[in-house]
Amino acid sequence: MKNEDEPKDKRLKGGDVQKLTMAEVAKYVGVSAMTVSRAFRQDASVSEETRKRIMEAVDALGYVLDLSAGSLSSRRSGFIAALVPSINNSNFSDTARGITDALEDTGLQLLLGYTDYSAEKEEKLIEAMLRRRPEGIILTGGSHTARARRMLDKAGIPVVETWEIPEEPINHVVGFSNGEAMSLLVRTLASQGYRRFGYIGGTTARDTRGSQRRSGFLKTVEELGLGPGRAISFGVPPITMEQGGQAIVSLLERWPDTEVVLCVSDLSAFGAIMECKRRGMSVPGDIAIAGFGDYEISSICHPSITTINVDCYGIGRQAAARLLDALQGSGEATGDEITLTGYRVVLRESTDRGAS
Amino acid sequence: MKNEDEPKDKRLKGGDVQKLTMAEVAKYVGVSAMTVSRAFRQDASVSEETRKRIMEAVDALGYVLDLSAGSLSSRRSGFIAALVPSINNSNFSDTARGITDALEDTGLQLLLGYTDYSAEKEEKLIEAMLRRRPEGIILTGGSHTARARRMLDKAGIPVVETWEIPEEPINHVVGFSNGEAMSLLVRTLASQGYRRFGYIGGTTARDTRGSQRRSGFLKTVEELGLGPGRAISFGVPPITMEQGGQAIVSLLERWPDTEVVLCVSDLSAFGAIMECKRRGMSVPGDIAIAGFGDYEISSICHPSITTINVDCYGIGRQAAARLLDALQGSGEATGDEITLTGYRVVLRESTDRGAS
DNA sequence: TCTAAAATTGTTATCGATACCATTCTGCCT
DNA sequence: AGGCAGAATGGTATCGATAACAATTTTAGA
Repeated sequence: MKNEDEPKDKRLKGGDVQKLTMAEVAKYVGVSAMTVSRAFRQDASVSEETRKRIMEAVDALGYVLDLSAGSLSSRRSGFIAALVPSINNSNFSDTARGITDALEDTGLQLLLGYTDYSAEKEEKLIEAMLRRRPEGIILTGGSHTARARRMLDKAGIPVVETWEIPEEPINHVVGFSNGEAMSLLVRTLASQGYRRFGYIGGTTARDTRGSQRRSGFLKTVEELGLGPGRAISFGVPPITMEQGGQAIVSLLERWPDTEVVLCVSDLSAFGAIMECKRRGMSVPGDIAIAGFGDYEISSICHPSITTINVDCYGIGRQAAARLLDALQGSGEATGDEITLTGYRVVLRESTDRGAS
Repeated sequence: MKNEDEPKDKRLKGGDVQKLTMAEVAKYVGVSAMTVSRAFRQDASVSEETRKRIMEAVDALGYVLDLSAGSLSSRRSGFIAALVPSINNSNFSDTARGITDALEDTGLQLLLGYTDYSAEKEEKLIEAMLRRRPEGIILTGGSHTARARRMLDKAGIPVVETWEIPEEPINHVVGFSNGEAMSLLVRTLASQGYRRFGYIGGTTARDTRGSQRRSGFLKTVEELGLGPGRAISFGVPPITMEQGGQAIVSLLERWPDTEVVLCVSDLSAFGAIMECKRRGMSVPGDIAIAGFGDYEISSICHPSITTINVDCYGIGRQAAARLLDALQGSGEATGDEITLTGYRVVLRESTDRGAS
């Protein structure tokens, strides 16, 4: 509405204006637009010879298909939406990568959004995504605002929740129990003789996976009769390496005789270990530390870090696969399903009782 | 074409089918569709009272705007495309985050793609993106296939190349000279007395930033009269922590008296340091090691790692800002510009001559 | 050789919102 | 009172491809 003096031909460089339409390609070749449209699809019945001529013309003219027009009439957007808490966290970027890979050659494109661990931001993003009419949507976690659930329900598209097992799944689930995984780690370390357990995590309000890990920890320590767990919260998720370092300091101030500290993620565990070393404490000699997530760093650093390996990439691949299933066999699909993904304890130097 | 028995009402849950259109909302409220459309936009002239009634109806009915229809008629897709080599690399995910943040509240949405450091994959992605008719596109690096350049040129949208200074920019550039940055690091360390320099990077064919860093290294070592640089290549980019460790082993086998090793990234530097420690070598006592990129890990780990800090997030923000400029002031824009982003040497323990 | 079936191509209507222009309605100034 | 600017709203054409169906050509079988 403003500053509209020049015609409509606003551009930057010298190339031809992007005004080519399918109809013009069709005229150039001497066929109908419909035939050009068909030539762009695999399954469509177009003679090889015609397709070849059309594709040559497309090349010569520099035509690029316009999917926004196509998706309107075909009622298929070609989008899959996925929301992750943070893309700077390699666990989630691995999941995003898994989704992308699974979508390759399906003609579906990934629309990625970051929620910053906030349900409100997730709600806004879900709406923004739905405006693009995605054919399916992948979410992280099972905690959503009421309006978000309503919108998803109305959208009538398959939904996959990942990375945890929601109490009330919307539709499909691909994930694992963060609480049980943490519990397994506690039990494993307890069986090695550790008794006085500490825990480091972020403030729990936003990060549901984090709070599940925390309560898995507390519950298990209790069950094993190892007194009340010594848990402290430090910083808003995602808790950084630096915060991990600060956290262990306050934990040890409060409970100096702690034997082993479990952290909500490898990143905070790494920060904690480095801080200990800086203060002249030996890990695992003076204190043992474990993480969660099996980030690359944990197998490389010294001491290497005991952790829970989670199949981040697989979660992405399988979530996308569930979505594709749902889109294809929409008829006979058994409906909502829970796909459990594996995890395993990886024991490394940072909790090695025999080490110095 | 296949398995199409049921009507058209295929869905999963009980909610209403997503068949609501703007016209139905309009009818419900008793206005025209056009008025509903206007109510969804900020600037449009609709009386507050009408807008309120419309929004209530939208809420009640659960209507979600359909942008794919809108973008067709308005000829504005609302998309910005961005291609990064890898999303698992925190440097690039920081850039992606910068773009996302800069786009907030502009009504523009980010379409993200991963090229895997491959120009061919980039070409395919560019085409896939252009099919969505983005209003602008952000690329990493200045190395593109001929066809990619042609497509971009034809598209008639602003293009921003980032993270380096291409010899022949397409349009806008937001980045820095990787060669000069590495050169600065070499000179800084040389001024501290280091003489025998080694270099670790990936094979150069694909990673243009990596090869610029490498040649910046070689050139500067030469200029300083410090003999031929000792550079080795190890693995395809992005080179991992583990490969960094393997690389330094072969480097030291070949040139045992190397005093300081610069790495193409902090990740490989970290891997190299850890491998040295495992082998009983002291860093920086026996050998000094530096990285590039100032990843979080480098300030936390022990020893902390000397590196080049790059404003990854700022690159994203500024790239998006350039794009927004170009989209708004399309008239008076001075056209192609190069925005230099800063970098600086961060000296840390891993190259500290005084340390043990 | 002829006919039915299959493959190929064309025609027209349509997807759902928005641009553009027309119309109606206020309120205010001379 | 007349007139007119500006706000609010409506009507219609259109964006560019594709679904659905029709028409045509080719192929294959008897």
